[in-house]
Amino acid sequence: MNKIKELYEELLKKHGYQGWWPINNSYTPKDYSAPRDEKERYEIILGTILTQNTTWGNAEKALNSLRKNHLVKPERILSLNEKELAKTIRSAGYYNQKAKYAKEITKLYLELKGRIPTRQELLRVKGVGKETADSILLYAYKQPVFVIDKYTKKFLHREKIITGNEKYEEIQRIFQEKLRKSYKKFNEYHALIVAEMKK
DNA sequence: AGCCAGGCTACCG
DNA sequence: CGGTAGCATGGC
Repeated sequence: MNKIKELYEELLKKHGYQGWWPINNSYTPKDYSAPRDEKERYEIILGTILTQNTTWGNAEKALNSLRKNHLVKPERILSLNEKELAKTIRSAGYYNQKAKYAKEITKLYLELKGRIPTRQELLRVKGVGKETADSILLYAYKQPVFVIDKYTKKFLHREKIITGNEKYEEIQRIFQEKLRKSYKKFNEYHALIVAEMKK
């Protein structure tokens, strides 16, 4: 028996399809086409920075503020002065750090010229740790990488699958070995865990 | 009034 | 290597 698969079915039955990643304030359950273009891809990347240790609601306000000022474009983010950028994303919290981080990841994004980044390249960017790197790979580039966050650890601990001392990659391996390597599945599963643990 | 959110860096022992 | 202070807004 595969407990990981069973739990997925259980969560899906309980919460339904979640429709991550939200684009333009809307979730699209059972539709994994986002990002449809580079504009949406870049919006997701900014979103992964903005939502660090913050509720999506707060990150979304910051994203709306960027959108209102027509700043969801790499060139605009880079040319904007850091203080102004920080002010614009204020509601996401940690706005000074996140303004720096947004510029850093934007530089890499432009250097890529459309190419998919490696995990190592992402991790070299200041402000991008393991979870953010994997979120970018999964949600912005549709790569079959399982994202491990606080909720995931709590969830696995609750289900007695981990003790709590396992390291990030160790936990990641549990999912990646027991599930078909599918970005849609990894996308949905992670979103379902968040839905389950949020309350 | 506190606690916690879809973390990461820097620095400590 | 592991552990922790600092970063900050907003909802409950």
